[in-house]
Amino acid sequence: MMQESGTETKSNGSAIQNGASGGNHLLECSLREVRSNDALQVSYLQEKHEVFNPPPSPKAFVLARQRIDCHQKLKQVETRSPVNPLLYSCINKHFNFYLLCFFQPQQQQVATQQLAFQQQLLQMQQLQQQHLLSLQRQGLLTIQPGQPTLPLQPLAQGMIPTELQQLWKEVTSSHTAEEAASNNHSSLDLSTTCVSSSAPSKTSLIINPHASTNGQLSVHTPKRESLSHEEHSHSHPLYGHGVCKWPGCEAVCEDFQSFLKHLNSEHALDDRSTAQCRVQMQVVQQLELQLAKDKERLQAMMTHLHVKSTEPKATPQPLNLVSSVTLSKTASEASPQSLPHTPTTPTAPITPVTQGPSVITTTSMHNVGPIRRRYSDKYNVPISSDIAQNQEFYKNAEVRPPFTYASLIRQAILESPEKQLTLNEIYNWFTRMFAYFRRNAATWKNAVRHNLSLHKCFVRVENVKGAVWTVDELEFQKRRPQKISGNPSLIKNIQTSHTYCTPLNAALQASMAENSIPLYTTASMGNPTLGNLASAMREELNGAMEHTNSNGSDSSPGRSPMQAMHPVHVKEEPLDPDENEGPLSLVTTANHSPDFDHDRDYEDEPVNEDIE
DNA sequence: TAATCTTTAAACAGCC
DNA sequence: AGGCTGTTTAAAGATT
Repeated sequence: MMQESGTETKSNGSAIQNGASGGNHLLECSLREVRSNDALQVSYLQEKHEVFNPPPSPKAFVLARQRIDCHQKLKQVETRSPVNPLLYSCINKHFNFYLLCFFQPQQQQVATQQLAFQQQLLQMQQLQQQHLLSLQRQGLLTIQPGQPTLPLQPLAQGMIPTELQQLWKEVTSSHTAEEAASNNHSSLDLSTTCVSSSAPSKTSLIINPHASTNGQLSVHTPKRESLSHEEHSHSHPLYGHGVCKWPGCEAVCEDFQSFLKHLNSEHALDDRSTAQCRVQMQVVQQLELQLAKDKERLQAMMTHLHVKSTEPKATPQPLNLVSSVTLSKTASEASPQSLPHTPTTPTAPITPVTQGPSVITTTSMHNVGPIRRRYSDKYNVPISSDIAQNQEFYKNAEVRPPFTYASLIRQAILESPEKQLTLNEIYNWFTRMFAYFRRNAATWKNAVRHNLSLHKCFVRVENVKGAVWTVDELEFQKRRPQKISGNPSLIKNIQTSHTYCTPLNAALQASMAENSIPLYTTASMGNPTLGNLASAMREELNGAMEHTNSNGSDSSPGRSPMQAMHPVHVKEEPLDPDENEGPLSLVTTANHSPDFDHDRDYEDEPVNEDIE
């Protein structure tokens, strides 16, 4: 959406070559605001420029410079987010206000034309943003980290236009042109003031660094002035770093004494100060409103998660991904509807959208449930898909993978080129793939050995160098029925969840943009981002869907990457040996010793184990 | 509630 | 002797 302003200016050079009058400065500045390459818009602007061609005047020039400064500051903001239409609206209203205050009628005409021009620009930008917003909501456009975000929040939760209009009616009605003409404040910083009255929070904080650093959200009161200088010099909210912090002032005051003089003389109790106070009050009000909303949202989230995750045991460290069964399920259920809206009913159940997608959610990062719970068995989550998609996460975060030792061992073996690993190589795979297994080695290594010996599906093969372990896929499949393939309701649920994923992704991102949550990268955090989580959720569900729908297709994308990479070693076998059906079953044949150890008595072992 | 599965811990044996 | 590998048993918790 956003284009470099330099190229815009260059491309429109012919349109602004008429000189350096104030009007042309304005136009050039305005042209820069157009963030589209649309030739129609360019020609439109050129046409407008020729129509206007306003005569220069000193005051108009001053005004123009102010607006240019204002726009330049806006551009700094736009590097993070596109121009907020509300902001422009606010600027224009300020513009009207100061027009009335400081300029004669014939001078106002010039600026009024510029205002109309600004409004045209504003309309175009609003259309652009609406279009982008529409695309985003349809899932056709995804905002990437580092990409400027749409200014959804200021529009949605900031001061609504009617409120602003009412406010500025009050403000402007208290001023007459005569009063303003006698008031020598033409150097007032429009940018600071106008932003202060626009949508609160980050926008105003960015544009007015003084206000942000000092928390300038207070109003001037005579009572404060009566305090001692000592108190003031350290704490007066309107004075800091030798500068008057009155919104839009920034006058340099060498000491606190001169600041007080300045305060009494320049910001005395008059209509202008009163109006600015009202604006500031609105800002504070909006910020408080926003804070209250976010607090409520946070409370609802915490309440929701607490209720859903009240398990008898909770281990804070290390994180246990198996607990994400419950948590990710609840999060997934809540997300599609609760995220875009204020969660007034956080615990209201929604259609179960997942059957255990391997989604690592933020809830699972902060809420740890019971130690041992696996979803690979009952939810038929493809382990290879999960590991592949959350590989970075598993490698960096000490979370227990939600799969049994048997499944992990099998995965390790199947990932190897020869489909066989020594015990030590299995160990290495565990530690390489999972940060969780880089501690308590004695425990889990013992478990690995125990599983290798216990499960019939793991076959020890004597090698020249020693012994290696292979997987008897047939035995492995025996251990677990393919419940999902024959369960229409299960498939339906997954499909339902799949449809939620796109809006969920958008909702997550919108939520992040809305709350100014920075997009941490996996590399920097070692944990997946919310966006990645949403993406992972979608991919996981895609994988589940593909897996569900594949049912034996050799080219099924639901197959594990490893399986896809080694078609020679993989052949399709009936899922259930007893029924000679079940196309999901895959049997490895590479380097498989024919002498399976069938001595171990597992024949009566119930059929229940992880597969893909 | 019972059966089953998984994990954890531990003992033990064989080998290097 | 000590470490590694492999087997087996038992108990507890989780799951079905």
